[in-house]
Amino acid sequence: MATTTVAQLKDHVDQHVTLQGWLYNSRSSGKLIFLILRDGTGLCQCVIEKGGVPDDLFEQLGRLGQESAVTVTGLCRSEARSVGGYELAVTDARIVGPATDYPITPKEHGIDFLMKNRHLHLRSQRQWCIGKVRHTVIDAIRRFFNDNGFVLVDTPIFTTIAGEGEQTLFEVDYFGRKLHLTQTGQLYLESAAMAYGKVYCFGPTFRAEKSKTRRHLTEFWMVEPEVAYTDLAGLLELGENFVSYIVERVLADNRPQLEELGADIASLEKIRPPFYRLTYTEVVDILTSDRAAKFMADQQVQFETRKAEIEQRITEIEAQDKKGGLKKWQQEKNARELIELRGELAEVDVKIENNPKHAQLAADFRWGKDLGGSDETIISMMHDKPVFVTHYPREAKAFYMRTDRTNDAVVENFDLLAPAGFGEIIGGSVREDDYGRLLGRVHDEGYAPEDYEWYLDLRKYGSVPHGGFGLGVERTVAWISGEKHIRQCIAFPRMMDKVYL
RNA sequence: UCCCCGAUAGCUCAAUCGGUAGAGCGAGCGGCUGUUAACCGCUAGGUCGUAGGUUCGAGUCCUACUCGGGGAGCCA
Repeated sequence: MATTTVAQLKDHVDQHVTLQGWLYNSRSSGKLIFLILRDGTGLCQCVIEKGGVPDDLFEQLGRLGQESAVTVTGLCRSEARSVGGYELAVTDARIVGPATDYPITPKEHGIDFLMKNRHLHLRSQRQWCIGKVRHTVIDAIRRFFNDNGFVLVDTPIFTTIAGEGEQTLFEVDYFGRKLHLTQTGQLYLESAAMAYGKVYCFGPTFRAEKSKTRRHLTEFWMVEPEVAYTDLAGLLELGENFVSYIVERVLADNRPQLEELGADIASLEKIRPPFYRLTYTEVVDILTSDRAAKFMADQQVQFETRKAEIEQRITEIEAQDKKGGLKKWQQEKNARELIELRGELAEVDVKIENNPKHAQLAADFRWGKDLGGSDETIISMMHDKPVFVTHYPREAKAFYMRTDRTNDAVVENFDLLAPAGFGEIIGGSVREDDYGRLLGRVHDEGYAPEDYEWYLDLRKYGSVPHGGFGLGVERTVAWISGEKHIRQCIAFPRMMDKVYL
């Protein structure tokens, strides 16, 4: 008997096959049992008719607990009513590892409960889909660089120097010496770029920032390309081609998962070069403009309208329930809708509360400050494609960024803002290639030049214009899959004050 | 570090003005030959986060604490 996977069933129609998996859900109807089997490649409905298998097996399968490990043998047939389009008419089954009282039921659960059960939650459909998307994103990242002449260079995780800002690093005791966990491979990568021309590093990175938001993890995966002989325009082009390629690959490889996740496929299909290009100064003008004020006010009206709609619907349902005479399934449906509505109401309330604050922050924005998360969200919401923001004030940015030779006040850097409010997924810059200017910046920041001796060396021995950027994997996955929180986009997330497993 | 919200059954949530703690799911038992988070009937399941306070009476009001969620700053 051929053992196969759910994903390969399409090649085994009208054949007897064996599937090895776990019980995702089951329904029974007297003389008929439906088992939804999950095998890591997909879901398949397995039908057991009374008489089709020995009576004692029928009995056992009928009371099999959720997530029991089971192998099932039967005739594979095409079946439109079945999830995935195929089903198995079962002739035999073996219970490999029975399970009872599986904690994650096929109903709603709170995030805390799911995080405490992360080791099991990975089996759930939504997590599974996100994991598949993540896999493709990472594969596309490697493929893109490998196919475009980049050489992989693995940079150290224990590091001696800080890329940007020293207080946000995790300190580790390294045989009595203080080192940090890396927050970027960039400085190392610059030296490698002078050896290979085009390089990239890809690995976990660590930030000790005390950020408790849906966009932050303390440990996340970042890919960083670094290119010799390039300029800002070249980097922007690389960035938009790179991001477009990732999206294209996910659309090609994971359409069913995107659909299951409720991702905005239509807007993903629009992700093609060129992306929007705005300078920081233009962004400041937009933020402080009447247009932005109106945009925020319009948004607030939309939120208020939605709130009113939700409240009205809640009132309707409550009145219905009070009136009575409802069938049990109707009551249950109402209860479910109420829970959903109340959840959405809470979310809208937060938006309504935050909107004026964010509008105020934007309106009061003064040239020279770094853009805040809410400012980026506003800009990103005002555009239907990713937006590059370039030329930030020098004072607000890291010492290694190249000063714009036509305007001393700004540097040749860029952020890429994903659409629909997902915010920054790329940060990058052209690096300062002039020895004197770089040394000056090291002094300005109060850093010890001897700590940066090797980095300065790169400007002594054949310095060339060069630059690169970092792309956050979890943020990219969250944006593409339409998942609100990036903690769902890595198997075992590390957050500021919470490590579950 | 600061601001906002929350904690009630294993899970998700109700409980009107401060007046006897409820529903669905899950679990157990029974029924049903095409179910789609199946459906129908029955059963079990509670120290209302912790400690104080106000009150004839507190899940509900007040204070502190603990834990969780969201946001600001910072950032991928």
